[in-house]
Amino acid sequence: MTTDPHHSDDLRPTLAEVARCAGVSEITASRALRGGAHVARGTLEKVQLAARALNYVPNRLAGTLAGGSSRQVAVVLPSLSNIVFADVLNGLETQLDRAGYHPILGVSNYDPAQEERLIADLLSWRPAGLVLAPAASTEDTRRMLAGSGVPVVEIMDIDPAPIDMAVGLSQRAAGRAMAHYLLGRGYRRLAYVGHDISTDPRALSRLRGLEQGLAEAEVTLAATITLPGPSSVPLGREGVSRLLEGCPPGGLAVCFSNDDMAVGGMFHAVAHGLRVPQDLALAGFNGLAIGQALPLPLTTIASRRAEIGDTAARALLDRINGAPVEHVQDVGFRLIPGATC
Amino acid sequence: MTTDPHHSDDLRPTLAEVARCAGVSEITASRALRGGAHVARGTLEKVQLAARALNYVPNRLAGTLAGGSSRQVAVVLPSLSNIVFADVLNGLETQLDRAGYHPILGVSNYDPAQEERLIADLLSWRPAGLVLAPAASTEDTRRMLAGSGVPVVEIMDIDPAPIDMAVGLSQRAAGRAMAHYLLGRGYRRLAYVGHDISTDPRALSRLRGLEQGLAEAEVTLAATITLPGPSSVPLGREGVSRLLEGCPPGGLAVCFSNDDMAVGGMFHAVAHGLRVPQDLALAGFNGLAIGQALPLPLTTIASRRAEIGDTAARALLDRINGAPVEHVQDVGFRLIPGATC
DNA sequence: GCAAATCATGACAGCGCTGTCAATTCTGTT
DNA sequence: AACAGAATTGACAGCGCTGTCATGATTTGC
Repeated sequence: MTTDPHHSDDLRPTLAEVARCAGVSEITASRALRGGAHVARGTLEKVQLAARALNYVPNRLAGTLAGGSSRQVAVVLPSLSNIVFADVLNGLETQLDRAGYHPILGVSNYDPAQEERLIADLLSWRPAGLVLAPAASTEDTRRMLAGSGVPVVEIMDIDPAPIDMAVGLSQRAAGRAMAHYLLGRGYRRLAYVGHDISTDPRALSRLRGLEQGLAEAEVTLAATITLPGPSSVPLGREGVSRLLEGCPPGGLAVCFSNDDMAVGGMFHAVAHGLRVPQDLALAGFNGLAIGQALPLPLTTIASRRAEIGDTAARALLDRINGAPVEHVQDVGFRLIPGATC
Repeated sequence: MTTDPHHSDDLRPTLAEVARCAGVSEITASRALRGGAHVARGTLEKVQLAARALNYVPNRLAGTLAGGSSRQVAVVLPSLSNIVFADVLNGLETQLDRAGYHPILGVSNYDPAQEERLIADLLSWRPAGLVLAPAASTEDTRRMLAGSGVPVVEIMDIDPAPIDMAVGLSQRAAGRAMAHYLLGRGYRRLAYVGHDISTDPRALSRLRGLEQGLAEAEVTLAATITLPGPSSVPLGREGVSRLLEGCPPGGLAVCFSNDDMAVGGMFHAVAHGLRVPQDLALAGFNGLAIGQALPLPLTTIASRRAEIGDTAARALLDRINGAPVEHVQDVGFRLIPGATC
C-alpha cells in the first residue's frame, strides 16, 4: 500500500510503465510513440508493442502542459437548433479531425454575456485556436481575445473588422444582391419578415443591405415585421399572416430573414390559396435543401456553410502552423433564382 | 534573458504571479479562486482582485492533471448533417454548460472504424465522461470503453445491452408502434423506403420492429427500397420514384426511414399528382418541425431529441458525482397521427 | 586505423496546478 | 492568563509528459 497523496486507483498505464515494460527510458518511449524520430527501428517496435499490450492511452493534458500545443480548438456558436450552424460545425469538425484536432463546443444562444463567459471558460483549456460566430461581440470580448494570443477566426460575416481572421460572406452584399434581383424582376412593393434581428447581427446586416439596395432605386420597404424568438417555419408562417393583415398581397414580394421563415411563408400561401409568385412572391436566405425540394423551389441565396467550416478550420490550422494566412476570406454566395419570385 | 527551456514568451499570467501580486502563497491563491473555502474573507478579495487585474485565466490542463476531474465530456455522434443529432447535441451542451462542463466533439460518419479511432483520441483528453450514439459499436470499442473506467452513456436506442448507461427510446418498439397504427388504419399493402440502413443501426432496428409488428398480423412488406447514402429529402423522393416503378400506388402505405425521406416522398406525390393519403399514404420518423408544417401534416413518430440530450447529460453528471443512476432510461416516443396516413 | 560526424539514448528539470500535512494565528473559555 | 479548538496559511511533492543538453555507440571518410 502506497502513501501516494494522489488517487492512484487509476488503472490506466502511464508512459513510465510502457517504458519499463519495453526496457527503455521514459523519454525514449515518448519519442517512439510520437513518430519515432531519433529512435532505432528495433526500439520503436518494442515500445509500440509494449504500448499496445498495456492498452496505453497517452494523456494529452500532461503532454500539452509539458510542451506541445493543445490540439483542441474552441468553437462558439450562437445556436445549434439552426441547421446552418450544424453544417458549419460539421465542416469544421471534418477538417480539424483530419489534422488531429478536436473541437470543444460552446453555444451562446445569441447572448453576448453568455458568449463572453463561454469564451473565457473555453480559453482555460488552452485551445490552439478559437472559432467564433459572434452573437454580438462585446468590446470586452474582443479585448479578451486580442490579449489572449490565441488565433481567432470569426465566421459567417466578413463585413466587420476582424479581431484576427474572418471567413464567410458579406451579409450586407447578400442583402443588396437580393434587392437587385427583386428590382430586376420588376417588383416595387416589398416587405420584410424576420425573426428577432436584434440578437442576430447577420440577419440585421442582410436587412440593412436589402434596404440599401432598394434605396439605390429609391424604393423603400412597404412593411417590416419582426417577431421575437429564433427563426423557424411556424414563425415565418405567423409573420406572413401578420404582414397580410395590414398589407394586401397582389404583387407583393416578401423577403424573409432566412429559408426557414420563407418556408413558413410558403405554407401560409398554400393554406390560404394565394398564388406564388403572382399574388405573393417569396425570397429566403441560406439555400437549405428543403427550400429547393418544395414543389415550387424557393428563390434564395445559398450560403456555403460547409465551406465556411472547412475554410475556417484550414485558416486556423495554417495560422497555428505558422503559414501565411489571408486575414479575410470571402467564400461568396450564390443567388438561386427559384420559382417563388 | 532567461534560459528557460520552455517557450515562455507566453504572456498569460500564472497562478504564481497572481499569488505574488496578492502577497499570498500559490496554494492560498488556488483555494481563493476555487470557491474560497478555508480562506479568510480579506485574503479572498485580495486574490480575486489580483486575478482580475492580471486578467488571469486558469489553466485547466494543469488543474486537471494535478488533481481534479476534467470537466470535459467526449461526445461522439454519427452525423451532424442530420438535425436530429444537432438537437441532441444542443440538449447535451445546455445541461453540460450549466454544470461547468464542455463537450468535445467527434463525428464518426457512421463508420465503426472512425468511431473507434475517435473514441481513443478523445479519451486521451481524459474526459470525465463519454456520450456515444454508436455507429455500430465494435466489440473492440466496447472493450476499450469498459476498460477505460470512464462513465459512458449510449444514446438514442435502449434496446442493446448498454456498456454502462443508455438513454433513448426503443427503436424497435417505435417500428412496431407504426406497424400497429397502419394496420389499425386498415392498410394492408405496405412498403419501406430507406437510406443506407446497413450503417444506421437505429434505422435498421426500426425497420425490424416494423416488420415484426406487421408479421404479428401476418402482413409482410410489399417492397423494401434502400438507397445508398445518408438520408435526405431528395433521396426520399428518389426512393419513392423507384418504388412506384414496380409497385402501383392506390392504397399503398410507405414507411420511410425518417421524416426527411418522407418529406421527399410527399414532394414526389405532389409533383406527380398522387393524392395523399388516398393514392399513397406516407409515414415518417422523428417528428421534425418541417413534417408538421407541411400543408398535409406528416404522420410520424416524434423522438424526444433535446430530452435525450438533457437526460444523457444529467445521467453522466450524476454518475460523475457519485449519485445513483438508472442504467437504462427510456424517454419514450409519441406517435403523431397526421394527415398522410 | 583514427578523427569527425552521425545516431541512439538517457538524466534532469519543469509545464501550472492541487492534495496532504504541518505550522501558524486567531478565537472563545474557564 | 492559559489552553483547547477552530480557522488560516504555507511547504512540499507530484500529476504525466516533453524540451534541452549530455553521453555513449556507431558509422563514415581519407
